[in-house]
Amino acid sequence: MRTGRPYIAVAVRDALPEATVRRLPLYLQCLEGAAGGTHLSSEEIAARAGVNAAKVRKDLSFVGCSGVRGIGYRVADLQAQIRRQLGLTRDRPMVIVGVGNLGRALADFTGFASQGFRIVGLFDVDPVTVGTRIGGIEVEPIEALPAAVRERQAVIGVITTPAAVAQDVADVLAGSGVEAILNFAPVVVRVSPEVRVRRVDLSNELRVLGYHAGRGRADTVPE
Amino acid sequence: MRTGRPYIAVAVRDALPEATVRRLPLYLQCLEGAAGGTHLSSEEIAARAGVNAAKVRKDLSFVGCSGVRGIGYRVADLQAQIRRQLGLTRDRPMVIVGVGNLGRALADFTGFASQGFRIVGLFDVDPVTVGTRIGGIEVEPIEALPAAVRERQAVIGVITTPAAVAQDVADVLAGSGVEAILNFAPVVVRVSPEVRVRRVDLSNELRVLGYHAGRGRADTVPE
DNA sequence: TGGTGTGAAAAGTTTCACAGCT
DNA sequence: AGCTGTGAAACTTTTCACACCA
Repeated sequence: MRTGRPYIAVAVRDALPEATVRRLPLYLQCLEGAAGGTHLSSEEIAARAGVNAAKVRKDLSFVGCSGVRGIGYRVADLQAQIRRQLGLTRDRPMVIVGVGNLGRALADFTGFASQGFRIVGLFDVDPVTVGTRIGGIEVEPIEALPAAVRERQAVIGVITTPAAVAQDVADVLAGSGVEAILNFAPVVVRVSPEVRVRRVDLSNELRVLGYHAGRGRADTVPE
Repeated sequence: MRTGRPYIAVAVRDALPEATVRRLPLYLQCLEGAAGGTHLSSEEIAARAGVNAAKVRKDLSFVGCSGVRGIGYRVADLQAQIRRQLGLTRDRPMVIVGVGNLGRALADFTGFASQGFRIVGLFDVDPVTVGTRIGGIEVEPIEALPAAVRERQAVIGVITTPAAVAQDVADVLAGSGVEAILNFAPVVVRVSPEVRVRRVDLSNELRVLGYHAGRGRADTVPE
């Protein structure tokens, strides 16, 4: 429970702790990959997810858990519950801006559709790319973006452009009414605060890893 | 300083807090993108990075800071200091396994070389892909992986394969002596504990974002 | 004056340990 | 007998506030 505060009675509908939200998709993945029985213990889920069992139990207690003492959690119920909490049962029209390799990787990824993330538009500036089809969707010119977001009611915009144009794209997305932006460009974009922005920087991940790897061997490097 | 403990005199060589390590690459990016003066205040850095200024100061104090009261931090010193702390001054041979769209996106990204991450091998199972060149590097068959890791002394392995084979690839990488693995496959891989593993799941990021978007935006906006 | 460096407080997260249900 | 659900403790991270210095 949140420390310091005296316990909040109606916790289930309350916002989930951020750390829990970040782990829920992971659990979902582990449950999907789990063949076999109808039930799994927190211990088993923890092993698959690579985390501590107490953490799993606490996280699941937040989502309005369906665990049975002595038995474990019913997989089907748990999946449904997590999906509902994450809002994966809703339809979320989404556009991807920037059809380079990364944009393609995302567009090709078919797992989204089943999670409610429906790609309703792919956009690029490159005339050669425009008109081609990726995963059955035709790439449109960037000029078509604002109208498309509005008409197709896109709620999520994904930026996979070079850093130089990411802010402009973010402005257009925000101005056209998306609720959230997933930004893969290596730059911080600023938009009005009612639009959620999440930044994922692949090269930063590598740098963080490099730091840890560094302290495994060859530690003493001249300053 | 780390709470609870009574202050450690020779702090600089000690490990940095994990949260700080995750932000350092971000600061570095913001500094690189910063034209203009030779000095920046914590307030200015914070604004660019989208975080709180006190956090910036504390983070920078961990890396052995070079701030001048009343003036700010000398950009050049700061960059050098962060680079050194993150180990970006070292050469880190790296292999990428799985040359799909995501693998290509990473291989094409030229920013790595300047940070010490030198791609020394690209590997794939697909005979059509093998032999092609990406960013000047020829794709090799997966069978060549173990010998290549050993001979070229790769310390980092990047997995951009489908989930089904990620564990096998991780086993080969770990067995061939890499220090760290960056795993983009949507599955948790288990290797011996001396090998660092970092998982990045693009679709999970989207799901987390979806949760926030769903609740019509809340109060906690990133400063 | 303006901005760092940092104790101390607050908030958030993880882990432990065990009562209690099935 | 086994496993959940959860208080409470330990730890980490963030934020505040202000002494102190160029």
